[in-house]
Amino acid sequence: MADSKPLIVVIEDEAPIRRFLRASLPLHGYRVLEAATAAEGIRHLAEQRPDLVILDLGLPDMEGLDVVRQIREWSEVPIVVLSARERESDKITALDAGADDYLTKPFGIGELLARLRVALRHGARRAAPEAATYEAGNWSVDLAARRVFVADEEVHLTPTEYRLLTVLIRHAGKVVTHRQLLRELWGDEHEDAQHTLRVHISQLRRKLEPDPTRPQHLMTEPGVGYRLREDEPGK
Amino acid sequence: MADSKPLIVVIEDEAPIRRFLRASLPLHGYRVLEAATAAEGIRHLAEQRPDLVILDLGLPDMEGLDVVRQIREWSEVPIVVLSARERESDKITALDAGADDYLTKPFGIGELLARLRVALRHGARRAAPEAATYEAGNWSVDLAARRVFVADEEVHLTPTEYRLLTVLIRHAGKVVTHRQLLRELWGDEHEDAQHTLRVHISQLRRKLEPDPTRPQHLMTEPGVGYRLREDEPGK
DNA sequence: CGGCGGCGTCAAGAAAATCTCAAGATTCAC
DNA sequence: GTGAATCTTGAGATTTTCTTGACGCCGCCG
Repeated sequence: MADSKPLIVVIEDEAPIRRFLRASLPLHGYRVLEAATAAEGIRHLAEQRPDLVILDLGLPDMEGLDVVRQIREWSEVPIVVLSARERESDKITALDAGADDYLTKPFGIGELLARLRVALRHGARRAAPEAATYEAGNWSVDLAARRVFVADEEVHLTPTEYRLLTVLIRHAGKVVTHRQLLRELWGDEHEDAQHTLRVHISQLRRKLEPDPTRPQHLMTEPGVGYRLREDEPGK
Repeated sequence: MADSKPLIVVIEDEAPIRRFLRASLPLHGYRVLEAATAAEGIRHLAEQRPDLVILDLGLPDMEGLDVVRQIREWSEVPIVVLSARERESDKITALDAGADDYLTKPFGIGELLARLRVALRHGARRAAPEAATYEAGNWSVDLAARRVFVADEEVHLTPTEYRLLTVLIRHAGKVVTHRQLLRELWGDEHEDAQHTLRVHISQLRRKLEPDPTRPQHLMTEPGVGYRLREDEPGK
């Protein structure tokens, strides 16, 4: 990454802007991969592991905020948002959803480039790029496509179940506190719904574990929380 | 830092804005330290190690850009720049000098707060990689994952056992009084459960010590308390 | 020698946390 | 408004953890 040109994925449906970026960015030492839809952009993300994403919020196939959130479920790649909307609340929600910067159109190319450099500075410090799929035992979780397989059979998870699983994956190997899970799933408010959490864990086990009675990966740490056990190479 | 409110240093000479920030930021969970000049601000930086800096570019005693550059010579603290200047070139030079964000006055408090959260997110990630494991003999305690290994075999500890161990680790090498342990584990109230404490120590030894009869690390100091013996380099 | 206090171990009952099933709510699309 | 999917809540069974009491060991002092 440091030794070759940074790769930027541009997710933008307006052709003129895309053309503009396609022309400008390479002049400044970046490689560019384009996508006109969110789905295509996310596919690029998963396959190419770019160093940065430029994301237009006004995409045809998906709500812009949801794109940010979905990327953030599994990737920490820096996201620079472009948007025609100037409303402060739009900026706030986008930034809180996980975007790293927010530029309103029309923007100057110079400022965009400078902000890209800032975002890449941050990204460069980050450790090895994350994998787009998580594997453990005979599980396989395709984080980009939001699909889960057990022994090559696809398993359907409800939204909550899936989010719970991604939180555990994000902290794989570590114990995740009840409180932490509750906060990530339901927000700071409902830090009381312990019981609900247990039920969802139970459901996940029923769907993913061969023998839900004796979990192989979805371990409970009594009095503390839950932990996703990773494969141990030596075993 | 994670356990207390983030500290923000505000370097700003305009009193109204300073007053405004002094009023708003604490309402959103931040501690604030103010400086009206660059020199004072830099002094605060060096002494307090804040989590973030809000910097006005129009300071009386120093050119704004130089402030950024000077801070960056020795600190990576996130810097959010406020400026009345809208010129694109000003933004670019500030960002390239090391600023993490750039807001032009007048700015909305909501957007400022959102961008502060982004900058703090980055800062937190940078500070995170602490070697959070304790080693002694053939023990290895992964404090981040809350896991304990003895001779590469994972050992399961109950919540109380684990907390007891972490207290001793926190004071590794030093004697920890009975009273101190009781207070840390059960609160000021139950300073009588000496016997219970002994049982837990016993359990810990059974799980961690090769020969619980002759402890290598979980030493008892008769009449006083317990002590976690560290490795001695000379052995 | 014999009693005493501090300590460690064991085991049993009490307490707390967790799991599971199933019955209401709720949500969302149609 | 209806129905399907999902989420939440309740209750009882089950598991894990904590506490307590009994007992034995050891060193010390009278």
